Amino acid sequence: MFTLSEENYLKAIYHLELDTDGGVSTNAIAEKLATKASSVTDMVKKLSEKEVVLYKKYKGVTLTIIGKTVAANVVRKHRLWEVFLVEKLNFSWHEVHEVAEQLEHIKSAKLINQLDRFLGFPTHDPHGDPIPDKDGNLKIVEKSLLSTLSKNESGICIGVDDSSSEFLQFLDKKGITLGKKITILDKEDFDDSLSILIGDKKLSISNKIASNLYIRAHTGQ
Amino acid sequence: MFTLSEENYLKAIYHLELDTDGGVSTNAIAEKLATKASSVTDMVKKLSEKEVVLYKKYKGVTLTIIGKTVAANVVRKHRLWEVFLVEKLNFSWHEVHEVAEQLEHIKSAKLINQLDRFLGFPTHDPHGDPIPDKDGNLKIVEKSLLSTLSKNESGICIGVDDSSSEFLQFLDKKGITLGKKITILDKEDFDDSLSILIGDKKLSISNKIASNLYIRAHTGQ
DNA sequence: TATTATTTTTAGACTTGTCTAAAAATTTAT
DNA sequence: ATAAATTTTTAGACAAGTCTAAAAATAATA
Repeated sequence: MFTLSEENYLKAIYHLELDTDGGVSTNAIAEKLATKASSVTDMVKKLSEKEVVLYKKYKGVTLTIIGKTVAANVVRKHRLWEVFLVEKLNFSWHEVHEVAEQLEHIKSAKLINQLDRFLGFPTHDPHGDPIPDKDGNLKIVEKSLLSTLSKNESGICIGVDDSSSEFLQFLDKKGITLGKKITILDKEDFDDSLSILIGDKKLSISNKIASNLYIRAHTGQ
Repeated sequence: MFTLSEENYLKAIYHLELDTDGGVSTNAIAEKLATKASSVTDMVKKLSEKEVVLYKKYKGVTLTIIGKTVAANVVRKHRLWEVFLVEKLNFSWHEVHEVAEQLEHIKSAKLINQLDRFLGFPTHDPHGDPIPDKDGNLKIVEKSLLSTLSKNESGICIGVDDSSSEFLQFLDKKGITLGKKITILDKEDFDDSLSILIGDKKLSISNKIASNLYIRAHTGQ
C-alpha cells in the first residue's frame, strides 16, 4: 500500500513523464508538488526501494511498470470522481479539482468499480482528459490545439490544456463547452487572434486561449 | 481545521459521551481507537488547547459546543456516505463502514450539501442511525429493543445496536431488514428466545439477537 | 485507613514527511 | 577546458502522532 504522499509523488511523476523524454528531474517534481528538491530526493529514494520508480542519483526518475499502474489508478480515481461531481452533484468543471484531489486517495476497489458503473463507464473527465481503465491504459484520441487550425477548418472542442479555475470560468462565460463545434472564420496575422464560430455565435479569441483548447478534427462540413 | 487524527478522536469522544455520564476516560478512548492511553493523553491536551474538549488531568474529557459540532459533522458525513454507498453503489449494509471511515474526512461543504440533496435528504443511515443535520442536531426517535417487547406486541424494525459485519450478514440471511414489521408470537422463559413473525415468515431468534435490534412501537393493529 | 490494584500521565524515543543550509555533482558559458 | 551557474544530494533539525517504560494519581480492598 502507498501513503497519500507517495501517491501524490507517483501521480506527479506520471504526469511529468508524459511531456518529458528521459527521466523526470528532481526540480520538476518539486515544483509540481510545491515542495523542496531535498524532500523530493528523500521520497524518491523511498519509492525506489519500493520498486515503483527507477532512480539514479543526479539522473532523474522514471516509473516502473508497477509505479505507472499505481499512478494511473490514482488518476483514474481522480477523473471518475470529477465526473461524479459534475454529473451527479452539479459541480461546475472549475470546482472539481480540489475535491477530487482528496477523493482520489480513498482506498476501495469495490467503490471505484461501482462508481465507474454508476457513471456509465465514462471515458473522459469534465475537462476532456481520458480516464485510464483498470489496468492503467488510456485511449489516446487524436487531437490538435485550436491554434493550429487554418481558416475555414473546423472541429469539435474535446478538451483543455490549461485546466485552471480561471480559464475554465472564462470558457463558461464565453459559452465554450466540450462537445461544441468550432469553425475558424478568420485568423489575424497581427496578434494571431482568431475569429471563430461556435454554435451560432461569432467570437473573437486570443491566441493564448486558442493554444489551450483541444479540437478533434472534423473532416468535411 | 482539524487533522484526520483529531477528527477521529473527536468522533470517538462524541460516541462515548452518548453512553457515559461525566467525562470520558482516557482508557475508553484508547480502546475505541485501538491506541495507547499515553497517546490519548497527548492528543487530548492538544484538543484542549484548540478548545474542542474540556480536560482536567485524571478527570476525563468532555466535548465543548464547538467540539460537539465538529464531531457531529464527521458523523453526518460518515452516515451520508453510507447511504450513498448502499443506495447508489449497491453496497450491502455490512460493507459500508470501512469506506465511510475514509470518506468522512473529505473536506468540502459543497460536496456534503450536494450529496445530501442528491440522496433526498435522508434522515437515517443504512443501520437506522440518525444523520445529524448541518448544525449537528439529531432527531431522536422513540425506540425499544426487540427483547423488551411482550408477547403479541409488534413494531417496525428501525435499527441495530451492534452493527458489526457479522451481525448484519446474519440479519441478511434471516431476511430481517429495516422497515419490516415484527410481531412477537411467543417468548421462551427458558432462554429468553423469541418466536417472531416478520413479513409472512415465522422465525425463532435468540435473546442476543433480540437485544441488538431496535423497534419503533407499532400501536394498534 | 493502609495497602494494593488500576488508571493516567510523564519522559524519552521512533517514524514519516518536511525543511534549511551547505556540500557535491552536473551543466553551461566563457 | 576551466570557471561560473545550476541542479541535486547530504546532513541535521523539526512537527505530528505514536509507542514503551516508569512515575504519579486515583480507586478499590482488606
